[in-house]
Amino acid sequence: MRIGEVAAQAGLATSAIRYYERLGLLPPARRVNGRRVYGEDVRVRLVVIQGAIASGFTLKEIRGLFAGRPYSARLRRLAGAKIRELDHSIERSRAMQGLLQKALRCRCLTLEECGRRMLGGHGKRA
Amino acid sequence: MRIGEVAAQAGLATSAIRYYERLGLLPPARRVNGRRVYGEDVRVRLVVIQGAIASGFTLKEIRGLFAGRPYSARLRRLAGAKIRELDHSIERSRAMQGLLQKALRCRCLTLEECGRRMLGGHGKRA
DNA sequence: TTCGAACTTGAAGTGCACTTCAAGTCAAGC
DNA sequence: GCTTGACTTGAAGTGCACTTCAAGTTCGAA
Repeated sequence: MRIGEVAAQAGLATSAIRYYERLGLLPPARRVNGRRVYGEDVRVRLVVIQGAIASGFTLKEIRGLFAGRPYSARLRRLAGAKIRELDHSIERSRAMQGLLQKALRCRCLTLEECGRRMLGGHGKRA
Repeated sequence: MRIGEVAAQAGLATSAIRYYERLGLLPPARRVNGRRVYGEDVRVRLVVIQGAIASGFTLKEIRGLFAGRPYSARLRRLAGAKIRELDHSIERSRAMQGLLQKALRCRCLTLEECGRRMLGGHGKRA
């Protein structure tokens, strides 16, 4: 496979593939006449990368996941940390949904009014 | 209140306050001898802004929330859309937690192996 | 063999959310 | 009066995740 095909399959731009290679997320591709040629492995790798990105890993972190031999220990540590991070972010998202739903239910004419209520009635209630 | 006090109360840098003003998230502050001077309103406004940021609104979107007179209709529409967006992002975070937990539970030696499994057994199962 | 699409490179550009910097102003305490 | 520290400005810098560009090469089909 050449870069265009790989990119298309992964739903990425070719520039992104090259970028990942430059960052060390992908191993340097084999070249044929200067062009990158890929085996099936890259598909798996990209799935992993995209999963990791969607998990909230930064590209640097993801490179870390692949770097060094013993993936396991490092992976476990990072995965654990990221799971907790995701818990936080989910919690925050929920809180914010609550906030927005409150905003939807209330009949505030301005966001300020909403904000004032959300601050908790330290002023003129109702 | 001057900018330093406002910033401290909001847990922001003064540069961020000025930045918000420049973007139109905050109304231009009243000046006394060239310095910004704020009333209590700004606290509420910043709480709203920070809530919106935490809700996943971009600063541009937030400016949109404040722009134009009839906040209500616009706010309702945006809030509804954002709630759905948050649903998506929560779902994705959950999926990724599942993925990571699978990675934690599995005894893959490499991420690639995990990835291959996650792709769904199109190859040598087990 | 000639054309255009797909590729190559390194460098620069993009958008977001800010921060940092340089140079100068202002207020308060000593 | 002078210093110190908090402030002012506009411009430039930062980090992330890419994309776009310019200039050149290669492939495959007509």
